[in-house]
Amino acid sequence: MEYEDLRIVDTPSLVRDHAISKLRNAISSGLYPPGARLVERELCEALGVSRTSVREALRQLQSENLVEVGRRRSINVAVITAQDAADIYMIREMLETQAIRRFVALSDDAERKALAAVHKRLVKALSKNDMAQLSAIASEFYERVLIGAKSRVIYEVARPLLARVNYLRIRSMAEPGRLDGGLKEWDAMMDAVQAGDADRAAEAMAVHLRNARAAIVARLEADEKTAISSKRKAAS
Amino acid sequence: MEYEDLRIVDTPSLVRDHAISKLRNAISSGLYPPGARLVERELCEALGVSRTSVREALRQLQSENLVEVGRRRSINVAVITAQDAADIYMIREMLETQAIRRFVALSDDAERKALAAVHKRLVKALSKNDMAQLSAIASEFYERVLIGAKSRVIYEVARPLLARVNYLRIRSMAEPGRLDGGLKEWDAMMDAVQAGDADRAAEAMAVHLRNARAAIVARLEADEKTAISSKRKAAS
DNA sequence: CATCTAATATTGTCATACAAACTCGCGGTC
DNA sequence: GACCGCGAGTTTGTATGACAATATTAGATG
Repeated sequence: MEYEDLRIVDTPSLVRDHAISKLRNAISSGLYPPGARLVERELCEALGVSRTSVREALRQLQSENLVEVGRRRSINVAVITAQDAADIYMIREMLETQAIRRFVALSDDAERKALAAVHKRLVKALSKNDMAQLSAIASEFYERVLIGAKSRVIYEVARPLLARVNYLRIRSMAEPGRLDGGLKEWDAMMDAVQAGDADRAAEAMAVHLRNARAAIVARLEADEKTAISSKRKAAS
Repeated sequence: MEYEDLRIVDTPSLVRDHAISKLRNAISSGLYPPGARLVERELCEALGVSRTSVREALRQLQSENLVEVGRRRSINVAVITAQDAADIYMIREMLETQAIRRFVALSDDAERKALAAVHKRLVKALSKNDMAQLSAIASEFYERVLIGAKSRVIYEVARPLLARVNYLRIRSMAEPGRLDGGLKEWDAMMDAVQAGDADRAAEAMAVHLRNARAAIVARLEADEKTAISSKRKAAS
């Protein structure tokens, strides 16, 4: 019998990982907004790490589709179109309904309790109207569902999608009425999970993601429309 | 009006990309079998590139889940368990039935013709029993479907899954009877696509992937069983 | 033959260097 | 005054060398 579980750390302190999570946060929070150019030297300075590490971090973010390469090889924060968002949410619906089914079937007591705790924090934070905070907690909720589903593959596929919509969620939750709607949807999900009703949980997740999708897509389409008209104005 | 379409190349010649595709091939073909340790210096030598490039390539393969980090930070070719394969195929079924629906709805004439050509090559190669070749053509078939679906997101999510099962497919197609079954399934898919029947195409894709999944999972479970018993023998 | 130790290998990170491609502004030309 | 081209400065891609921290292996030793 081995004691791997008791190991305190398995050497997680990589400069690269630190850089990746810093950059991810910066993108999620909108510090580097969609389309912003990321210059390696500037990132080195901002993060206090070498170009080697920055470049490896960028490679990672690139394959997570959080950044994309421009025509002249510049690295830019990925721009998510309304079409992209619609597809992302469609796929999330497929994956996360499946995930929450498995969560209901496979999660242990600690995981269910942890999920309930996150839900509680979510409800609490809802009253404060702090979108960034709320979005972070929502992320944690989704992620816990994915983890409790106990499928490496589902986690690996779905997780990057969560990261990609983090930034969008902050603004979409500000859509009028979306907050209260979201609350009810989360309550329904949590309720079904605690009742051990996989069908109902999956349906609640599906409804939730469809509504979220509608809000985000609406928001993005509105943004794109104004962007086009302002571009027209600039061109005239 | 611009002529971007006429541009011959947009500077694709990156050493890194070359290294990535070389490594991907080496893994798909089984030259580096699952679990094999990849040592940076050896890869530098084998590929004739610097450690910088090898490391960036490895980062990329890592986030595609083609390689994974061992406990002591070694990089190993990812081992795909029967459970992993089952999940991958479940997700592929979700994504690729959707993709082929969109292909039917959105593809242009050239894309349909190209798909038919791949299908023809597939049929031709089937008689030769060259599994590696066959698997490569099958990959191309799936990829063309993904491309014709005209969804950046679907492509980005589904493509890495294809790469992950490449190696497995070569062996699973050698399962007795799988080849002929696969042929009929592909015929059905192609037929439905050319008839413009999205429902039938999606169903054919679903059937195909479910059968492929069964073959691969069966194969992996058998392998895992023998691996366990041989491990037992080694330990005794 | 088991075990501890010293030599070796491997990875993570940094600093530099340099070529190629690109940007931008300057000055010259018509 | 408009336009063109040239050159300085940027930025990225790649290579090289260095070094600390670990991990692994081989050897020495009991």
